[in-house]
Amino acid sequence: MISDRHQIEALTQQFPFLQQADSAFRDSFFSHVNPVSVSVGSAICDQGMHCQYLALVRSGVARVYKLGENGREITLYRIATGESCILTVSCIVSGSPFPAFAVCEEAIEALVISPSVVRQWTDEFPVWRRYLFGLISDRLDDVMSVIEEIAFRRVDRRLAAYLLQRARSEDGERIKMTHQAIASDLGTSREVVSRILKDFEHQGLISVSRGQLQLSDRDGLSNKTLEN
Amino acid sequence: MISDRHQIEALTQQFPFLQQADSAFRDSFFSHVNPVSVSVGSAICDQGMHCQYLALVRSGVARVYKLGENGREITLYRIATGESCILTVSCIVSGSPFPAFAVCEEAIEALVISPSVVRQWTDEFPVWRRYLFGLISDRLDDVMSVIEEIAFRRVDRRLAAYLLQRARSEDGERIKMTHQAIASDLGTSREVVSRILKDFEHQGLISVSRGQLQLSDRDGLSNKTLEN
DNA sequence: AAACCCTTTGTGACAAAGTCACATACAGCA
DNA sequence: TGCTGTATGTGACTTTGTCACAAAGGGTTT
Repeated sequence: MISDRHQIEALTQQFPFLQQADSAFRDSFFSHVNPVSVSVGSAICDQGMHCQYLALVRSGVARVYKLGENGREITLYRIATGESCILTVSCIVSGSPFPAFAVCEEAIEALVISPSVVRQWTDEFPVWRRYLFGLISDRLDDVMSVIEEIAFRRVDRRLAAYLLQRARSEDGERIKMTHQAIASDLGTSREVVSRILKDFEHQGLISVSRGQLQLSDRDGLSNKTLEN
Repeated sequence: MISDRHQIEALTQQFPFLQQADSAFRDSFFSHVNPVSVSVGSAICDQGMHCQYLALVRSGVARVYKLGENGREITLYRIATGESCILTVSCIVSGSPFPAFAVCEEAIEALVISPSVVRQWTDEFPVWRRYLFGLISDRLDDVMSVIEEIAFRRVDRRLAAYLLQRARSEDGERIKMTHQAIASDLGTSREVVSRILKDFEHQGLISVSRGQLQLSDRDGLSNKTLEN
């Protein structure tokens, strides 16, 4: 439960659906919601678990991923400010176990809501329903593109696209990740990533050093994205 | 709109959520729903389209699949009696375009509902909401397992599992499909399927002939599912 | 500076999977 | 019987994944 005026003000900024809500929902929201912190690296949800609560992220990042028998991973999507996890929603409304893993990647401040409250809000408040359906639809799109990628696109093209996108969300030039971390996002193995990165380096598109890499030819990488 | 008593009776059998519904919803349901037939092979929805309506399947089968640049396909799930398509639902409630293709595989009799009615029911009737959330959750599980399969499992194992499952849903022994059709379900290429089927035949697990194949050693196939 | 960690990256050989360009084989029908 | 379109077979080659290591890097401790 949250009562501090400034907190309420700030939360209303972060979650636009609160601005469109009537006071009945807003009151219920702030009285049933609890703040939590999650530290980097800690497991948020494991495959097969039943979710204890729904979390709305205020700050930080969580990564939701599948883990294969062979130990390989693939990232399904990330959850950032203002978002929540549709898999959790699906678990809660239907009672099925969580079909993936979630881990905290950057320290998270979130609000947690118990399943029973989620169900109650879903029955009572259209604004909340719209928020949930919006989440579901967005995540579904993410997951669908993951399928398209791994089923049909070549790894080198995916990697090129990944580097461009990732650079944008880091400082624009430099990406601080190990090859293993990149491989885990793309659902392939470390060796494959290393090989392709080395190719890119030989072609003058990037430069690689331990734990990070620099983009030097964005246009070249863009081309890699399309044809070979 | 449907008024025939027998029709109403039959539909209530097919869609369990109607049995739990109050008369307000039942009345609204039967007055807003329209029957349609879809013939084998016709396209139901194409990627990028905006859905015209939500369809509840009374009989027949639809296949929902992704199509890659290279022409390969992968089946996401099939929709059978009593079911509907979550992607359509997601399109309708959030207004985003349909992220896949859907085609009629066995002649379909269905009920169609317009988006505005879907939204209205979602706001008014808990029973309908539960039905929708149930669908979403089921399909999401399907899609998640597809990811797990293509990202991590070897094709021969997946094929073995596929054959066993498929035989169960056909006559138990024989599967009438072309190699190309199987490849499209699994998201691989025809040549790969042909090769592995030939291996299986050499090992005495199946026998292959044009357009169909017979399982002869179920246990052997089961083993293939696990280790190599 | 040297020795010692642990983590990250490199490598070569091989297996599995996907691609391409064909060659055959089969089934139904003219 | 031969024709035709679909279905399957095949070999060569590329890409991707796997395995078992070897070789740095970077930080910490002697």
